[in-house]
Amino acid sequence: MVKTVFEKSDAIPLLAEAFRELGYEGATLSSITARTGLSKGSLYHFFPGGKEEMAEAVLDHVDRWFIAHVFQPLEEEEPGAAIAGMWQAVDAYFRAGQRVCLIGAFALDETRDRFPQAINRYFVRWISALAGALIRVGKDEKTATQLAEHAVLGIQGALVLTRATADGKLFTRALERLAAVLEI
Amino acid sequence: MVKTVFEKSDAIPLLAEAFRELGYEGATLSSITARTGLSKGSLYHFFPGGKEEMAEAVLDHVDRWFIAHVFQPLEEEEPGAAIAGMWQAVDAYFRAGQRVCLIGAFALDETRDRFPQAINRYFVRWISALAGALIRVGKDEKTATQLAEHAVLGIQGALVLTRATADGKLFTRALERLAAVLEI
DNA sequence: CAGGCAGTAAACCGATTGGTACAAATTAGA
DNA sequence: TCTAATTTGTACCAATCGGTTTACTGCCTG
Repeated sequence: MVKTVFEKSDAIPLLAEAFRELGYEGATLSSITARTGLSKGSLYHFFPGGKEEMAEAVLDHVDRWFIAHVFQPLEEEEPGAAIAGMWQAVDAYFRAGQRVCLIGAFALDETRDRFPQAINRYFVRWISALAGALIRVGKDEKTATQLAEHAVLGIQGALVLTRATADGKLFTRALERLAAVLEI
Repeated sequence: MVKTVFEKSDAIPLLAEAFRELGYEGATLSSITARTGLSKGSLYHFFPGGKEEMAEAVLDHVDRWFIAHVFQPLEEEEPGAAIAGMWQAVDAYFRAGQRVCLIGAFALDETRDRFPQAINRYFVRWISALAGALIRVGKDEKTATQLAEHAVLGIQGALVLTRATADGKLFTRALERLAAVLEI
């Protein structure tokens, strides 16, 4: 017998994918139930606050993933290895550009005004974690911040362009170029 | 009693701003009428095809603007001046990052699948026009294409990050950094 | 000055929206 | 195995969705 009973932790990744592909407004309750297989009963059982609470949980889940796999390594581990690991983690996480950044997508429309702190926190921490690693690798503070900003914004832009042009190799190519810029 | 009379060409920029801020799904007919001042009667008089036709007209309008102010100069005018003009036009058009790229925003969610050609065409032409100018300025073809891709994606990413961090100076700063990369 | 037509307002439509209620089913713990 | 708690499907709700229709402006032209 196949397991048909979900718990909250099963629901979040499914919700994440729905919001990622449809956007916050585009993700209607019925499209969410259709693609996750979770009924409204289950959804509102796990997330009494409705769609907004679902999105909050997803945002938090994404944030945690990046903290564990990207931000903390940049902050605590050997900077050279952590930066190399970041490029690898990013390429894997975004599936070579086939997967969009939920938080970046939310930032673009009025969804931003619904979750301003979560969206701001994610990018600010990414940039400062990367800048910190660059400082420890020998850059001066101003250069490091500039380069970190450049890298993070390049990743977001590469995701936009990959979706827009349907060029499957663009993302990985852009990542290599961005990595090269940090080496200078 | 004053009666404000619009024509189609007045409606398009207003619609553009609505779609830009709300996204395609987020822009409901009532939110559109509220912020444009155009009634549904007027809207459906101008765009019998409904919301989709409104978005098509807006997409076309944006494309035309970029052709006239960015793509054609890059393709036809003296490349150095055209590239410098591009940075200026982009900074002005996106209001130093306060304004989002409609086409980039559409590219991120399933709205892309509604207007795939228009979205693809915009970015492909931008990259190839810029690459062409870079070639005429002395770069080899491969480097030129890479740099052009890098610049366009950087602009899109800078818009995402500006919205996300609410850092008003980020966009112009990113533009300067991107311009510097092209100089190498 | 009569008619036509681009533009407007408002009432209206069925479908779908996010959200609720609650009983039935399933689970884990004793 | 009995029970209490968790999880789920379904029917339902008011509000709003995108879209249609109709009646009405005011201006331009014949």
